[in-house]
Amino acid sequence: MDSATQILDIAERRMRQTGYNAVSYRDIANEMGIKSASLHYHFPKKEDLGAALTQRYSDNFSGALQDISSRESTPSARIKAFVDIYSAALKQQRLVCLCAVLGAESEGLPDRVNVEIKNFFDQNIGWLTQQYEDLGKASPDSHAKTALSLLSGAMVLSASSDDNSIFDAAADSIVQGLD
Amino acid sequence: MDSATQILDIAERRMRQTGYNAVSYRDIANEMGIKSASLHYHFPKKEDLGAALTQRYSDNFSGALQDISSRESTPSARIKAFVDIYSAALKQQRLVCLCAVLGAESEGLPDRVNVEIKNFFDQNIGWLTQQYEDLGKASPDSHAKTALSLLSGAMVLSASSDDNSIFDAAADSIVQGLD
DNA sequence: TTAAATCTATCTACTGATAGGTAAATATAA
DNA sequence: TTATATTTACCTATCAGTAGATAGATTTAA
Repeated sequence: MDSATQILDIAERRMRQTGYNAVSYRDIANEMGIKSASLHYHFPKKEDLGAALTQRYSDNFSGALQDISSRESTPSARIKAFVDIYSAALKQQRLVCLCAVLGAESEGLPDRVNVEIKNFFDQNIGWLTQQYEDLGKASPDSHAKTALSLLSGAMVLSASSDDNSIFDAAADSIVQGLD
Repeated sequence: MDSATQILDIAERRMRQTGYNAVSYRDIANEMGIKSASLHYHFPKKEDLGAALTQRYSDNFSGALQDISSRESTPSARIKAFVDIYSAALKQQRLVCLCAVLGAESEGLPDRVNVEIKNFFDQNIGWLTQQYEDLGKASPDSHAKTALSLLSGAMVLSASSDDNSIFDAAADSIVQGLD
């Protein structure tokens, strides 16, 4: 596999568990079996790694949203599929949304990383707003902001408390709200 | 003021902005105008500081919940007052809930800190559950978990996006749900 | 005078980062 | 095709800076 991709994969998993500052070039390099200096060939500064990572994450998510839109024909089915992305990450990989984790420490992150985090939230709120609008909800924007906040927060609480019932309650609340 | 208290105050503010790992003894000591070595007199290890901080935060919050319970007589008024605590922190101090921030990086934190974070969430879910039960809601526990997740997530998204409308949408959704 | 609090000085470990080198793959031009 | 040039992807070695932490001296306050 491409080294840059492998670096991003390892960095993503680790940052989704421990945040930005707890992940070091050495940790990543050790897991890859190479030297930390070699990482600087691919990502000269940690800021470059962080920006590439959040951008890739956002792009992948954007692709997933497009897939949902083409696969599911109703707004409720689409929102359910959206919830399922979060659910699968938490339950199958025990991973929290990258931007939810990094957003929590955003005042200590490089600006370029924060820009990508904000883009991620904007993109998802925009997509969800469209679904709630198609659903005929009043103030679809508020529904979208609430749904994304709820999923993000529930992931963090569930993961840190090691209690899936918190996430399940949140997911159910979103799905119930579609009636 | 008591030095230990001042250390905790500074550590709390900084950690609520940047997370656990981004805050150093030197940062805190510099802000106090003393040497970092002196901090170790009060909190020998960073783990001790982290545990004391999360415990104090949880205790303070517990006191605030008791205040609300004695001040407000109806469950709706109490839940509104609960939301107001979060709202005030975000809008008046631009600070996110300590445990929401630390919870996001929990896999990289000392166990003793994680225990306090979990206690905080449990305590708040317990209190909220009682309010939703008094309100006559079905599955009050799910309502409580959803409300706490929503407030925690909305704080993070609002703060990192520098957009209070995200938090406002979440807060409104909780208050609307009381009817 | 004693206890509490802070100091100086230092330590080890680790951080991101850089310089300079190397072997192998790839591209380019005679 | 062959010789040259360039690029890729790593390496070793090292750097300055910072992390948390400690020992022991000194100041401060009850």
